[in-house]
Amino acid sequence: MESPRAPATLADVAEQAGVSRQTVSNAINNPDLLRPDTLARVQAAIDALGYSPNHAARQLRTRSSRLVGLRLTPSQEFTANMAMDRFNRSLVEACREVGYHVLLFSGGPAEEGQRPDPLGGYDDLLRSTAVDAFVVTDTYLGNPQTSGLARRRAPFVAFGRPWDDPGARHPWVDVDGAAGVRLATEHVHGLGHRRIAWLGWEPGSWIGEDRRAGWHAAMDDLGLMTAGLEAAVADDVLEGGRAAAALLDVEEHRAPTAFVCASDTLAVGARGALADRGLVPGRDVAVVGFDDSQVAQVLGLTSVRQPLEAVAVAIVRALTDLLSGEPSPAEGLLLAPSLEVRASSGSSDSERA
Amino acid sequence: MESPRAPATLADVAEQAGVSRQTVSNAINNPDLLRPDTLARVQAAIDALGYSPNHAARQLRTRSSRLVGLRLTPSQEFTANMAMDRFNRSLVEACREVGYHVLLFSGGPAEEGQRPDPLGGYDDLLRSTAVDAFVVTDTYLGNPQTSGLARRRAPFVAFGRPWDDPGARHPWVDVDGAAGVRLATEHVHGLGHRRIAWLGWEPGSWIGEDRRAGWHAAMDDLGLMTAGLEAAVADDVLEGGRAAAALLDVEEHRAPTAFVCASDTLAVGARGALADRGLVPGRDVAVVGFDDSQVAQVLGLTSVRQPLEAVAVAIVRALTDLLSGEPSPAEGLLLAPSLEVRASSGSSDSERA
DNA sequence: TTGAAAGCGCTAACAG
DNA sequence: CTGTTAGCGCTTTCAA
Repeated sequence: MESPRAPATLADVAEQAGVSRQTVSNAINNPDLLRPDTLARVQAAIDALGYSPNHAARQLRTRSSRLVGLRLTPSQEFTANMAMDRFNRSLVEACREVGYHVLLFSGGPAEEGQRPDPLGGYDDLLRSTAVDAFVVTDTYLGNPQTSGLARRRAPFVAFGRPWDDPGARHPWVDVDGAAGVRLATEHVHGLGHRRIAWLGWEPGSWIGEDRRAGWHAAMDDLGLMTAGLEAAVADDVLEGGRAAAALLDVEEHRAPTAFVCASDTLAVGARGALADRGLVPGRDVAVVGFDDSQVAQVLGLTSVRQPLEAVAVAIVRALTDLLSGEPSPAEGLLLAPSLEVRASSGSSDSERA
Repeated sequence: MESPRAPATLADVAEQAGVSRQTVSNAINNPDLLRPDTLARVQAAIDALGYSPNHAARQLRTRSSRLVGLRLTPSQEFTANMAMDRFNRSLVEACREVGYHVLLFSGGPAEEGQRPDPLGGYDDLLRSTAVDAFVVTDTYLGNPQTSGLARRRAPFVAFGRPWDDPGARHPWVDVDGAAGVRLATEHVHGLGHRRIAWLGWEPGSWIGEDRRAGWHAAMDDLGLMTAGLEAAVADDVLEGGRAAAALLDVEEHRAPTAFVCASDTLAVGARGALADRGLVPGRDVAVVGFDDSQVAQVLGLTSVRQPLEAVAVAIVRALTDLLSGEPSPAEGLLLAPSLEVRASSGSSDSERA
């Protein structure tokens, strides 16, 4: 159990077990090639010496690092940050199960004034063969780096659809935001709400448009009006509050009785606007957020939750397919989110019209 | 700019530049050994071929992976999670600046019923020489793994004091929680508050005791009474709310006018208790949280903020010292947090007694 | 200042 | 089924 200064090598194990180095290598990589008794002897020597194959040597020989690169994006919105943390954990765990590790890197500081290099950090890792593949997550504003990576023939899987490039042929996994918002909309509809407002982001983000589309489609399918029930603002509590206030401050029979929001941040703003008017979320007016962030959990806010554990597993599967040269069965995979129902959308006891 | 299927090697560069392989190696690792014109020629070849040294080969030769291992803990409390995300980002960035990358790993699933192996995941990485060192972060409940790592002579730096082992001789960096709470206490005192309550965790956590001690010492120094102004509960909104309510529901001249809390979660609970009584945080009663989490930022909650960027930088410095064999200048380093003042502790216009 | 030789620890390919 | 040979790409001697 003592730990030697210099870790044991294959040769040490071979000597200890009285076999050749190659046999030890086989014992590890192709155990079925060995006779059971030889295997047992080698195993015993491995255990006795506490041997683990030297990572660098193996990598050099097999040209595989069993490392997946993941770039940490500088820092997104509050809510997205929290989601990324959950995703990272899931990814590490999913990778572990197939014998991979996650290598974190950053794109370096964004140069003053200019946009950060979309490929910053990727290139070096690629050329030094430090990682086998990448997981690309920051596709929320289009995919500047996926095309670059594809051009370099770098193996990668994206978390996020190639919104701006339907012809992209790389594997990806994404969460169906529209379906999530539809879930939220139908949920409050089931509670009796009919004037269901959408509190969304300013146009221009793919994700934002997708989520809004989910609301709009759900409203259509439910035969509900959407006119005058919509706001688009920056992802900010104050802005969200103001927008919600503006929607509320109309004749009472036209005011929304439910808010479905593009983010938990906006939902918090809506909550505030309600409180200012003496309305109680969940009793008087329903509020639903998006991302099931810490705020949602702490404030009892109903929220759409992305299945990030499943996303990570799917990404790792796509990654292993990719690296084993298999023809990827599906180009892209869209996963459905779920709804975490909390007090902010408590069941209503009376129908509303 | 085209990327070749097989990355360029040292030999390719040497041929292109018309020098020996060794000269190219020197150009990269000891540029001052070369004549300027040779260096320039080699540099040009490197750029032309887009060469980066093969990571595995270099690692095999130099016995250094330039990788730092960081174990992702299963999942802590809400608030700590968010902090860890910020720390991870900072660590990745600090590592990048000294040419290191961060390798994420997990301890594996905790076996049903039994506590997770404190050294889970560490051993393999160590013996396979996959990482040069570790950053150990989950020291919040004592340091089960630091002693094990020390015994194995694994280089590591801890984020967190060796609470339970004053004789530990490994380098560490920590945030002075007591000083943070003192800051908070003095802040509300400066606002005119005199009956300042502590809403803390149940005894048993080192960090919790430390934070509480900060409140107690500050109160003593300010000549304020602490009797009947203290509660200890689990880190949970409901529990925090109940405890705050109990503290508030006494004769008015004995009720606290300020709450200093061990976490943002508890602070949210306190806020709720205030709202139930028609009291407005920041106007009637001050509330201060801890960790400057998303909730604090979104709700306008004054909170103690840990200097995680500085922690990461200090850890990386300690790490490089350690790996370069320098005698670590200081065994441990304690960093002071700051206070993010927000609406929940707005300045009071009238003195309170 | 530059070049030649050796070898880090491992596994792929073949021979026995 | 086991052993031998060769070499992945790099850096560390040591010579020129």
